[in-house]
Amino acid sequence: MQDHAGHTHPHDHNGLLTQLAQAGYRMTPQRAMIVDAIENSHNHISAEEIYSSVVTRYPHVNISTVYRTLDLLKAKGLVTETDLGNGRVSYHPTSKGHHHHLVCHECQAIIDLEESVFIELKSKLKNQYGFMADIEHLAIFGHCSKCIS
Amino acid sequence: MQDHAGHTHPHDHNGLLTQLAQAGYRMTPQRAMIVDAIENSHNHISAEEIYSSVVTRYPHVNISTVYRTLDLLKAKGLVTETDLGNGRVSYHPTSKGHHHHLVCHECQAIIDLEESVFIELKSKLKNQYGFMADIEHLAIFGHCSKCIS
DNA sequence: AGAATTATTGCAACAAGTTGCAATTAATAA
DNA sequence: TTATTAATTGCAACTTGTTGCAATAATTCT
Ligand SMILES: [Mn+2]
Ligand SMILES: [Mn+2]
Ligand SMILES: [Zn+2]
Ligand SMILES: [Zn+2]
Repeated sequence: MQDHAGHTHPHDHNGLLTQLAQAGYRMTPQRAMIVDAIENSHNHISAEEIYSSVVTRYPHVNISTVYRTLDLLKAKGLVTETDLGNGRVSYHPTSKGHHHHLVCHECQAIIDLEESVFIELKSKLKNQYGFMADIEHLAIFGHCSKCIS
Repeated sequence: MQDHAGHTHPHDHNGLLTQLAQAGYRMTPQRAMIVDAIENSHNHISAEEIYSSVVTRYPHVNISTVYRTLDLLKAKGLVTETDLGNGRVSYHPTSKGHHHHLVCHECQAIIDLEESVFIELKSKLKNQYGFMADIEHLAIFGHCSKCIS
């Protein structure tokens, strides 16, 4: 589980499991598979989707373990959460970069936003209210250009 | 239930129930009491709190009626919803004016924000993405000035 | 390797909110 | 005033997510 002689493999970005282990948490097959599902998902992934992916290889797993692992990863800042308004909360590895989303109420389109869009708002809140806004992975709802016309 | 000769009483701001009735919805004792609880609340109010208030006078009422009435009032734009992160969604009559909130993750303080704070962001989203953001009663989480120092 | 320690898990019960459906009842017509 | 009709309600079952607790198992110690 540890790199030999301190060198890293190509494409080794220190996986979530390794980072948990380095932070003193135990390495369990459940966690390995949950983290694997998150890392191998190219889009947003929900707790149910993670569970579905894990349960095929490990039928004994319980969905509360998925939620608890997500809580842990969130607390360690290794994944970010966002509610895209579809009834299930979505997750991302933080390593995939900070960004946000616009969600169309009419056609359910999801538009990606650069983090920079909120810099102005954040500094306004800091200057006017002394408030450090914790805007990490936000979804803003409304109507997209297609649905307005 | 209807104003005589078109004149309105002093302090009559056309209550939520009247507005529902004018929109063709039926006037039921449940709705009257639910709407009453919302209008007589000086702060944010949750579905459970509305239910608690109604059930003392009308023990037969079911909480799903509260949720359905809230859905109706939301759809008609008569109340706005916001998730202040305390496990229960909060409601306001729209007539109390548009505003937003900053919520401190450390001390749970809730700071009120003028609507104008988001004008800049909204026009940016409209100009750059053609997106009409539907920001009505938003809660932004983070750390307040007291907790930062 | 085997025992001790304690983090982690599965389970079951719970909380907030939603939904299909049959019974009720407000509004309307007769 | 009574009958008609369709909106509304209560109820029960369900969904997503959370939590206390006893059993399990990863890690550490001997
Ligand atoms: Mn995202
Ligand atoms: Mn408010
Ligand atoms: Zn759209
Ligand atoms: Zn604070």
